[in-house]
Amino acid sequence: MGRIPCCEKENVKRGQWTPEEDNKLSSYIAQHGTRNWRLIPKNAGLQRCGKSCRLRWTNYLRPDLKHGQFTQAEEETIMKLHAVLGNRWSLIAAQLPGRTDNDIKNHWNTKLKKKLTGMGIDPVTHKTFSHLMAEIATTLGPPQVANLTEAALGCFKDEMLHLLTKHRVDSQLQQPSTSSQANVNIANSPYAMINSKPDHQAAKDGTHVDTVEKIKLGLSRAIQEPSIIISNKPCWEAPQPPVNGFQYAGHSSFRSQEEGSPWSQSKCTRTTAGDQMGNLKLEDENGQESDGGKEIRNTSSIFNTDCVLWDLPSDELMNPMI
DNA sequence: AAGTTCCCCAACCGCGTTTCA
DNA sequence: TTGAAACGCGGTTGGGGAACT
Repeated sequence: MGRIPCCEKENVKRGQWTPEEDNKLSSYIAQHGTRNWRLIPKNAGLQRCGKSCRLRWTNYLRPDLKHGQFTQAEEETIMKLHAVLGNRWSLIAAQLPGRTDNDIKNHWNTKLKKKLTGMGIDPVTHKTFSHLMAEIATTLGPPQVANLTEAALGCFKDEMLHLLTKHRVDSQLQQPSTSSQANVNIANSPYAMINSKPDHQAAKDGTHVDTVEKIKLGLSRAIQEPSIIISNKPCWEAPQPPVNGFQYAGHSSFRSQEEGSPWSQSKCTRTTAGDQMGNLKLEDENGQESDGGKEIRNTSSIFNTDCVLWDLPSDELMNPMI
């Protein structure tokens, strides 16, 4: 009963693919297509697992793939989609022609997360760190609030020290704060001090300790004085100049606090293999699936609702290729 | 120039769902 | 109907090159 195994594990080659292997796989698929991954390595004369062949094809060999650097427009799209979809890379990739989920995941983990952190924005929630501090503080009783600064510092200090010692923050952040920057609270946030001293100099002269103390102080202020959080919307809700080369567009799915985050009000839940179809389930606050419990069978339907989730033109979000 | 550390990304791993004998 | 394998996804790892000391 059941299927036969996809490959004999002992005779399977692993690791980097050679150009010859790539040629064999590409030419075989060009002739026969990708119908059965279990048979492809055997028929193509490859000592590879079918799964390995599939990954190599989808992530590297497919002729419609882009291999160059991500454009600023692509990065902005990734950030906007990530704010709504989270780490659902296949869904995000479906909106970026020629990019794979692996590509986007790697780019997010190596570049975009750091850029956001450097801007004082939590890459998970896409809100400013100080806003998060204030939100947490409002949910805790006074004794707990007293300990929050230390806890928060523990969470963020590694990342901050990394930025302080390794990365120069973009000069746009270093310029004197403008009124619009005040809206996003970057200038007021403890992370604004990233720019107070050249990173390498700070690392050399041992001012880390002083900097950590300043971060502590800034976090304390954010907690004790939530009023300094001018907007309780995520950073891109308020108008702002480009920061580090990015400019978030308005984002109407994230509304004010009383409306809650998109995850509490309209949660996207994974349907695993259904994801290949771009499926999402929308749930209300009671965990009930909206839309009569029907799955949305295509990502595009998400973007075609009357409720505009973001202000990208809908045609930019459609990728018929994938 | 040599050694060390950091960073990127291709490839692998493990899990949940779907397929099919 | 059953259960093993295929499939597809997100998370993680490690090799190799770049940057730094």
